[in-house]
Amino acid sequence: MDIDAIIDNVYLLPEKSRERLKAGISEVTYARGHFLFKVNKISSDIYFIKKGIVRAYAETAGNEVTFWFGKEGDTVISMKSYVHDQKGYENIELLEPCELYQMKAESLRRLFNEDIHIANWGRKFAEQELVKVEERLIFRQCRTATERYKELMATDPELLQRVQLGHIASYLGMTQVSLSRIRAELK
Amino acid sequence: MDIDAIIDNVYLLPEKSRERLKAGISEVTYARGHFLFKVNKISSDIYFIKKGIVRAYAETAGNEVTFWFGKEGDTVISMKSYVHDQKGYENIELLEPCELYQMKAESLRRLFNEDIHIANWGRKFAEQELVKVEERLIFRQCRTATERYKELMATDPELLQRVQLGHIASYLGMTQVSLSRIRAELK
DNA sequence: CTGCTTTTTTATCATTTGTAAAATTTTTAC
DNA sequence: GTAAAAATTTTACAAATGATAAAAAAGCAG
Repeated sequence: MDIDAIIDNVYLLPEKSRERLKAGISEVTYARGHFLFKVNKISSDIYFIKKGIVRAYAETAGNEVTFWFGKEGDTVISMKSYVHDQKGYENIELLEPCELYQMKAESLRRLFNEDIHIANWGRKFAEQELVKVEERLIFRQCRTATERYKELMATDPELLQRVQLGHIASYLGMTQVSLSRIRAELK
Repeated sequence: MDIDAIIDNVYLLPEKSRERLKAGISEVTYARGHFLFKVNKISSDIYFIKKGIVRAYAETAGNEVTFWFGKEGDTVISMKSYVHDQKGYENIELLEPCELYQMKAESLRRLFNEDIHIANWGRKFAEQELVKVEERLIFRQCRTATERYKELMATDPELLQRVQLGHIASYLGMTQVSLSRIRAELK
């Protein structure tokens, strides 16, 4: 997915503002297994995924909680770093070799203060992510494990093809054994 | 909590911008039990809580999921209405008589397009909420019911005093019976 | 205070989900 | 192609949580 489409997908920018935003962006490529963010590091850079898929996970008491997947067109940030300039709680790992657009936090901050359209673009981005996470929190609570898996099959079958089931299970809030059990029952 | 403190708590606005924002705000009072938002209605208005406490809940298959509490200093919106101008998924109900600052969605939208400081204030607001919800989603998954209750006791004991336990249980992602059991064990 | 309503607790039982370990399948590296 | 590693499934058992019903406690109106 190309950078113009990604930017405009968040919020339609005037030509001039889009060019200013793009001026701070460079392309990078990393291998599968590379980490864009590591827990407890501060890094407010921002990435847009041109090609590939990544996962964000937190580490807790011996096991990992995958709480987000990003793929073509998605924006990758370490939320707490980006927002509060504090140590992040997430690791973000490439699950496939990826082509990314990279932007330095500083460039973006400067643009937020200089260009009202870009400020509103940043606002829209955060707002849209907020709705997604809130819906996920609610959905998680009012559906059984089986319903959650079925929902994912219906809405994002591609994810099931591209990501290993251990990560999917964690994302759906269950153990890999549970997911395996559910899949066996649905056969 | 007064309106200047609430506004500045999100993001420090220059004097002139704060006055513009405040110009669109009026004070309202509602009784306990009043609904600020009803599910499936579009209402992008925004409220700030001067005094009182409210809860946001979604209705699903016969039972309610409380997913947010707001109290003094907090901002109340129907997220999906506010962001996408679509029907919201939440009911927001006053749990105490409340004094609120109210702002019409239209005034705010106009200001976002006219004043870069207010646009960044709106951005900061969404970003901060985003971090909170994301942390809650992760926390929910990696702690047991007992740990979640203990955490709430430690971080927000006041909430336990002001809100009935049925709502707290739902907020913590368990049934009221479960919460009662946990409380009995901790005695 | 008294009776009524709402909230919280307690008890029992059923179900779901987790843990651990082994078996199987798939992927990777040489 | 084969061996080694990684991922997935299966099994058995244990623990946590949910559903339901009923009792107890707390809150409220007259």
